[in-house]
Amino acid sequence: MARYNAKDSEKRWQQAWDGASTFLTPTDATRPKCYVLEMFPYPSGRIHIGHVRNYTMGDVIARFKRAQGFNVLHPMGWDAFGLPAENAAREKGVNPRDWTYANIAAMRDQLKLMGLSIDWSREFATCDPAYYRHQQKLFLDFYKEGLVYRSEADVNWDPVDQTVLANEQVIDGKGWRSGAPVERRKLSQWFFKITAFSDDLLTALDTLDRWPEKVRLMQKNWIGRSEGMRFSFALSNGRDLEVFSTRPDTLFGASFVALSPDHPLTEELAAKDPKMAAFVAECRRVGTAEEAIEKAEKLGYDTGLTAAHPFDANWKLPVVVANFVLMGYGTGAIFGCPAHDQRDLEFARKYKLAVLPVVIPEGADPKTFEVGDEAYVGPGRLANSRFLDGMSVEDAKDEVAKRLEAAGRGTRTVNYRLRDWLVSRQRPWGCPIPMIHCAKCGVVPAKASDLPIKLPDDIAFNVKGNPLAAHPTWKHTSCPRCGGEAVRDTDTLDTFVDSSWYFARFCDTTAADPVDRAAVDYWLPVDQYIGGIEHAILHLLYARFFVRAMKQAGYVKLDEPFAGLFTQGMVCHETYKDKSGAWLAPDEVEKRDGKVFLKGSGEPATIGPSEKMSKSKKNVVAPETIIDIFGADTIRWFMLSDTPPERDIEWTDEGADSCWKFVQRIWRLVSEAEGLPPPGAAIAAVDGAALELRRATHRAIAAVTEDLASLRFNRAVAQIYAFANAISGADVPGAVRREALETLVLLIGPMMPHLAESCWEALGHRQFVANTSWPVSDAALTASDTVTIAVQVNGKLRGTIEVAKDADKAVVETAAFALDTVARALDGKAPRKVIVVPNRIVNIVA
RNA sequence: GGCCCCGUGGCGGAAUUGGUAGACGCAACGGACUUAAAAUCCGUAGUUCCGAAAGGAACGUGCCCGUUCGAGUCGGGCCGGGGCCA
Repeated sequence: MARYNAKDSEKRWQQAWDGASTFLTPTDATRPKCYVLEMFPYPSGRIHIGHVRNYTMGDVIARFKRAQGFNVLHPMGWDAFGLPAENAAREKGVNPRDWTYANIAAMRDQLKLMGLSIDWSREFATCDPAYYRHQQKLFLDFYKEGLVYRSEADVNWDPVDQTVLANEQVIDGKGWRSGAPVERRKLSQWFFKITAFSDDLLTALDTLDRWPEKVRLMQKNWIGRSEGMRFSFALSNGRDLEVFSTRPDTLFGASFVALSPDHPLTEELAAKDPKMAAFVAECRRVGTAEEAIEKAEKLGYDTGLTAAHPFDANWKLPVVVANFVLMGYGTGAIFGCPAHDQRDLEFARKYKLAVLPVVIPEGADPKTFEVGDEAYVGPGRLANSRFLDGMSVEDAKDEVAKRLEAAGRGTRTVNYRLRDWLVSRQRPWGCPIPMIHCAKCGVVPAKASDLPIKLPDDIAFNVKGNPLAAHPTWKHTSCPRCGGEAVRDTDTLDTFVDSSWYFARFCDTTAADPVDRAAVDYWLPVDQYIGGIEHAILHLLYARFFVRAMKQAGYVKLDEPFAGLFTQGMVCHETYKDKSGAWLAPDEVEKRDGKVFLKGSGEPATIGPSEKMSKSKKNVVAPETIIDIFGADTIRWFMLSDTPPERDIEWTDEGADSCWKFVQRIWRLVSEAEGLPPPGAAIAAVDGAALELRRATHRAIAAVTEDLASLRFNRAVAQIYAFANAISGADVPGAVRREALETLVLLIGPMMPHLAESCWEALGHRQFVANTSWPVSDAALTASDTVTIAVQVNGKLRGTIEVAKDADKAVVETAAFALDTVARALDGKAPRKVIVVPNRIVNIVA
């Protein structure tokens, strides 16, 4: 029999599935539904191996669920707006749309080579006006619902290129193209009011029991709920200053009051004090990243004002501007208690302010307890705090809150770290924001009937500033309210918006509204979502927000978009360098005796650690090359083998070879089988080797089914290897062999679909494996009537016994004591105790 | 610094959730087939020690301690690696 020709076979089956519309989404009302979705790709131009791993897993689940009788929705699309297209446009002079669609076409071809069970009729790109028109409608609806507002916010401004930069375009505080120092500028921008759902986004995490614990924890930390108080200090200039604190209990340890450099009061004071203005400017140079602010030296500027302690009008605290106080958190002003907050402590030490401990840990003496370089943030009893002395931290918080509330100086509040989502981007390749600026009427929403507001086809990229704003005609329009001259908002939406609801659009890509109500009611939530951990926070949080906003706007009735989430690991590869330290690609080196050499020249090279495949380190393997050599089934099998799916997997040539060998082995096993009865032949009662093979068959069904259902692909693969070994080793012909081979083929079906079809055909079937039901194991065959029981003496294994399943305790004990090894281990001593765990183990304690 | 996750053969990893540690795969070694190689097939294999061999013994899941008849699995404390938040 000829070797399996993956190339011919895969092409043939892909065409056959296509021709029969096999993977169009079925809507058989008698079946349950299953929505399987992988995070859709950015059309960079080529599929990388991380995509292959992601889509292989999704495809296995989709095919498995199909075979189990579900209506499966398994779509694919393109997250198609974004910076790379703009860069290509600027550098190569191409139209970003043309560039993007050419990439999509190339990547679609590559994906199709993988033989994925995708319903391609539902494909769309987020840069299609047919998609983003609905996104514009959602924006208008959210606006109506009060979930969209306009506010001033800082942006990174490149003074040379006269353009707003994305955070990732700021490198070491400088514009990535111009190299000019980036400035912070205030612009009026659009926000989504995600904080309206802070509490719900947090508490609903508990309902997501099919999400990784890690992701839920990350989201929880990101939302960052903390309970505290807002209260005010009376300032020496006659005004009140409101601060936020999570530690009102430490109020008697206060040494200073600090304002954010961005606080309105700071700005007011700086207007009259050039030195303060200079200090504020210095603070802003650090950038907006919290981490940078945290690591920077704590600096302050004395305003000359004082603040009266809320519980002692004669106690005056200095008011300073401090670089570590964030405007976005709380009120942008704090009171500093150095003994119990690390940042306050560093600040106090620098400026020689008092450090008075007011919370004393259990067992320490309030008279002698001191704080050194580390603030004390643990529990304890209050001291040096007048009426709070002796209280626990919790009681003291309560007491302070009660008194401040009674005095009308403060309120208890819950504060969240989560901020509203700034969605305006001053970028030309994105979804236009459907708002219009009229000199008379102000900011006016576009009419729904005018959607989509399409991007112009002729965007000039080599201009200063935002190309959309610079376009000669695009922004000019008439006011939807008064009909007078007006201009469009020239900002576009953050591309995270595009990916926040695409899963809902897939339910019906032809709907006249953003979503079809019946379709989303049926298909959502996504039953299994798969993607990288890098989206653990933003993308998933934004999608969760969108579902809530869409629910409020009346589009959906569900609470959460993704019932099941799986985050897969990365694909890694060894790294190589030549003697000058330059990176070498895997195909530039050859291995001999565990050492690597430059291919051709024989010059030695060094092997570095295995790292995530990346262009910069050149440790990449092109999926299309692997598919060309071995076929898609081999690369799919590799992606599922050995390593648990959530962990990083290492690509090795040896591993790929062994997968290829297994493809051939299965083909041989099936195609060389002789004397099989025709399909559907009945199996007579059997015993001996034939019965053993039947048992192996049904145990394999049970094990693989369970492993696939719980996404333990590596275990399913191991089970299949073991089963293939059992078939090879069994000299059993006839109907029992047919049953075993057919089972093997059906079990590999979701993982190696092309090979499975070829084998199925070779076994005489006319129907696709893709249309064949998943096998069901026979419980009578998975259970065996004898069991092997381990026998221990004093916890150490001394032998095993073979007894009938559920055998009598006495029978088991007798068999255990009959073992020579047991007698030897006992060495004449009488057993004190015998523990018998049915069907498992006997432990004799002597 | 806080919180979380992970440490098992030469390697990737299994282990019925407290019950025979090392399944399955890679690499390795021995053999068969072959003029030879590739491919394929059969076999060996945690470590150390005893034995000519059959076989046997001790040790063994990062380290220490504990709970238990029994611990890779549970608890406490270290060490190392990674992640998130600071």
